Amino acid sequence: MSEARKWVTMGDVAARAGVGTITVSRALRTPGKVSQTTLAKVQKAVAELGYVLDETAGALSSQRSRIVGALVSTLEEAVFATTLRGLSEGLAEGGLQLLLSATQYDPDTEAALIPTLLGRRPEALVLTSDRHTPDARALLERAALPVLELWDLPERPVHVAVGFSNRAAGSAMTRHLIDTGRRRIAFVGLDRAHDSRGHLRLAGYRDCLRELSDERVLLLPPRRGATGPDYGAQGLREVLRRWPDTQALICVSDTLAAGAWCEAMRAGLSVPDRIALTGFGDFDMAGSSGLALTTIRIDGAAIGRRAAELILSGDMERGTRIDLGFSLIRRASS
Amino acid sequence: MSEARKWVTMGDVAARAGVGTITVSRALRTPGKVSQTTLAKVQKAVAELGYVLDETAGALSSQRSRIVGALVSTLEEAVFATTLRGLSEGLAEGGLQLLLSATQYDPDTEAALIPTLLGRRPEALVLTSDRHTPDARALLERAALPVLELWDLPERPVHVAVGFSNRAAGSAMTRHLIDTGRRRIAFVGLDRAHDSRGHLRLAGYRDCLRELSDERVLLLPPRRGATGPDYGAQGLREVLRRWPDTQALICVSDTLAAGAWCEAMRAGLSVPDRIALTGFGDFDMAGSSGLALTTIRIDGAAIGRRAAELILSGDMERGTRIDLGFSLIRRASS
DNA sequence: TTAGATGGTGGTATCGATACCATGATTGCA
DNA sequence: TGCAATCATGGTATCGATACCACCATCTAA
Repeated sequence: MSEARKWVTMGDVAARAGVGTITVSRALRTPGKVSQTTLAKVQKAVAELGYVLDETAGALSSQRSRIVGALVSTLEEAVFATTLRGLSEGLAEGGLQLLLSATQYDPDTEAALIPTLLGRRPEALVLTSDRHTPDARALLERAALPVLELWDLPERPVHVAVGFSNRAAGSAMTRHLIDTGRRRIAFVGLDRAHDSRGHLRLAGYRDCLRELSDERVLLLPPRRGATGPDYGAQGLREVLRRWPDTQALICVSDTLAAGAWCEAMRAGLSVPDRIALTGFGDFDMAGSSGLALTTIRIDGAAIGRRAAELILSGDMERGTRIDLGFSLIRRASS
Repeated sequence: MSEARKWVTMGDVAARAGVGTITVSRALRTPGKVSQTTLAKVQKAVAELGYVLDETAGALSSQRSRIVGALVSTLEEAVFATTLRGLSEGLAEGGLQLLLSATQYDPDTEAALIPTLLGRRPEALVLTSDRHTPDARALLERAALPVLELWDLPERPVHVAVGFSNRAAGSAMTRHLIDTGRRRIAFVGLDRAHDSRGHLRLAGYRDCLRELSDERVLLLPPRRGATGPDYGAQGLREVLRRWPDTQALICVSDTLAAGAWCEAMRAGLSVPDRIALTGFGDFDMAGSSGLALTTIRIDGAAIGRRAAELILSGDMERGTRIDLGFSLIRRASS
């Protein structure tokens, strides 16, 4: 494999079409600036030789990489995938491509990856985390490109942030349960060091719960091999053991809520009469007839698209925070 | 934003460190070939200036992009995400980065994206689809780089394929149901034009079912806004309407199976006594205590890692097909 | 002592495209 | 008809790094 076949160059195309290389460049980049006849000649030569424009050379000479770097926390959660789709589709319209890396929720990994992305001289950098190491933050601030932080709205964004308030979402969910008559409301989440989102939702819960005095928070330590639903099941059991009269359980995510729901079924507890359950994310299964989970929906694709628009338009005021909000979807589980 | 700050160049670093540019290059790429004292000088200058190596220039002069292009069917299915993680982690060890695009399961989109990826002169191209338009295939075959097809094992791979046999998996699941005494077994899937995987699983079902004579296949037409679980619920209802004595339902994916399971609960049908349910993919929730779904597990990360190894080692015999297999996970649903 | 090997360093050409400027051909308008 | 404006095209320098070769200093072995 990897036989030493060489790539065709623009010069080869030019020679074959009987024009200058610069004309080939124009024919491919800005076809309008070339006559119909030469355009046809060039296109013919391109097709015959199977030529593909070399963007590495193009990037160097034009000083435009046509690349946007993206650093997501993980690819294995549907929410980020949706955001990436919105982002990628939006950028494609402007001829920009995505260079992607995943931090696995680790700020040190993020700090190590940022230089590798900057090495490609991207035209913008998109991050889905709001916590950076001091080094990383310094590098981002002195880099000559726009930085967009997605999904959260940090107090002090590097440049621009697009997302929603996890805290407000946690609060809204708690408020919903209070409004529907629940008083003894628990919160279950994961005790992950760098999961600021979960902690913000918890903060929202607390904001709202002050008036009820009695706070019931369970943060489970991560275990190897355990999945979201496992934590949810465990969370429900443990909450009911500690606070048997709990009426509602706010889960930090839908997968936890789904696990809690399964556990409730198994234990013969009726949802929502004995215990109401809520999640976060509105994942695929949340709406399905059996589960019917009350949850918070975020339009991830919209976040991605908005980021793409900002990048393409280029008008980003430093410090801007764009709040795209969320919606509370009430279903049978609450 | 986007103030006309300029990027620091290697020349700037060299000047500050009092060495030649080439020495800076060596200090960063192959630190072993530079003396301790100059290395320290260079590193100091790099840190002071916040210099990040420009890979666009490096790629051009060294004729090595250090990029691998990846074209996945979708980012919104966990299986591909896992593969990408394995791939990306493996490649990172060799200093390679991933340039990612999604085809949304459309061969024409794929054909349009391939040139944009080739434009970056990647060192290899990874695809998760096994169906290409003739143009795309021609472009891939004449391109001067290895092409790896993941997840499926096409009859005639472009270069190398790493994956497993969907057909064998469909067959194994059917066999499992027959071995556990079921005779009236139905299959439910989606009628998506370019979903070769689903069709291969169906083919496996058929292979195995010949001996039982009675084939029960339901392919649902895609509807806008419908999710996997919706199809599963609908599928179960429809199968039992058409063939009321069905004993087992093979769903083309776990999300369908989960929807079918919810529907069974709603309708008061006991699983697996009245009807056995199986899925495909072993997604997060499959193992959770309520659902306990029998399914096929694919080690997506292993596929990605193996692909990365092949790319880094470079030894790829044209036409190789590497079968990493699958495992049937039996749980309470069957 | 000397030829040859080795390690560290720098100069210059080069990668393949595009920016910039220059040129000749064509058109529009008075 | 003549002059300016526009269009189509090409030559050459350039982007920022690395490949290749050359050089010098130091070290090793005969």
